[in-house]
Amino acid sequence: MTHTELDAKMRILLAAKKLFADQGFDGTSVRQICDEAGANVALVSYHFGGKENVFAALFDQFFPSERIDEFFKQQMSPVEGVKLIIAEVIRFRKSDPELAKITDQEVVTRSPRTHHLKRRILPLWTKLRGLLEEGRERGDFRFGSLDQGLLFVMGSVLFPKNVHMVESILQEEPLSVDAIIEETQIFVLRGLGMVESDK
Amino acid sequence: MTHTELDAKMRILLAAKKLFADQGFDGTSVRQICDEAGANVALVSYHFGGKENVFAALFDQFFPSERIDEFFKQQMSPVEGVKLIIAEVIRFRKSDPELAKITDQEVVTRSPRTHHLKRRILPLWTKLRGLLEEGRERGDFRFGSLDQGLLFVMGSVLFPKNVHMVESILQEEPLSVDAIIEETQIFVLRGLGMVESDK
DNA sequence: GTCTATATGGGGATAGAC
DNA sequence: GTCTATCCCCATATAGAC
Repeated sequence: MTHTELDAKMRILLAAKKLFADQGFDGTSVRQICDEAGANVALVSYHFGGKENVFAALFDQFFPSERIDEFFKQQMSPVEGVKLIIAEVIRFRKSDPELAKITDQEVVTRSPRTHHLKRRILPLWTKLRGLLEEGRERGDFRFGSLDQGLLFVMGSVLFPKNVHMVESILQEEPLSVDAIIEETQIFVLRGLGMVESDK
Repeated sequence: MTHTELDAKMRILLAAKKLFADQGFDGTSVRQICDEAGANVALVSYHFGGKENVFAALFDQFFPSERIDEFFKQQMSPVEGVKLIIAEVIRFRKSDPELAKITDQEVVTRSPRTHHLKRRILPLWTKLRGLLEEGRERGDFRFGSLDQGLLFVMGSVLFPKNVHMVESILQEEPLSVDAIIEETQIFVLRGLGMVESDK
């Protein structure tokens, strides 16, 4: 982790991450990727074995699977858990906006690549569903449909704001990550009908 | 509107809507579109002048611009307005899930086609922003950042549920449209910190 | 590991017959 | 309005030299 020049393999990964985020997988050619990376076209085949595998390697490299694993080891109350998931997801999306965008794209397009994402992210959303259920049973929350509640939380956390179309509506100075997390926690917990005891 | 066979132009439009929704614009070829439409490849050029223009024509044909125009003629209080926008948007997305998906894709991918969408939809979100602002001034709502509040409402309404990746987490029987609208209104108004007087 | 050169297919688009 | 046949370009991928 010195100032050494990155090798071609990593440069290709970084270029692919950037371009996939901007233009989508299908909208990006390996030629573009290699231009951006300052690498030769043939190196995609050599290092990864094709464009599809570059996509897979992206998630191997940059998706925070260990962090999710650690999260699952913890014990927590529903309210704590919901707040923690909100904070962690927002923090990750802020730390790697490109991977977040790629993820968002895969959610709305049925692609032969979805499983890379599903495998890694579904456990977290399933956990969230469990927390909501438990929280409602314990009387912490009061909302109607569990599925619908889950969707609201996901929507509040995942709705993309660093995309051009959304940015063009916003007018205020961007908040700090911590401020965004806090506002999201407040909105979500209120929305779920949390009985006001801690907040 | 009889049982007359649709002409090739319309068949192409419908096929394109379906395929763009499933696979994205770049992931769909005009050959695929014409196969699906039972039409000849050359007809895309003849009727539209290219694939890009098929996309534009899709919004000319199916986007409910008149309905939005009518909405703008009405006078309404912030709470009423927010509830109405929630209801209208959810109703439209349910009535044309394919166009909704295409819209969602355009939001997360910077494409040379975004302006078709922006031109039509931004006025509505700007109006919503105004309603939130007015509502907060009047004391109907209490929330922090206006931009952030706007994003929460948009996320709650727009988060896609009829996509495979999201569906695989859900477990309950789907709600009726009216039930979804009601739950969304409750979640959003609670989240915005509405002072409980009408609801 | 990295390059050049090339193979092979599919992409969008159109000329011109019907 | 609709078809066939064709053009040309750009896509991914690889063989083989360095």
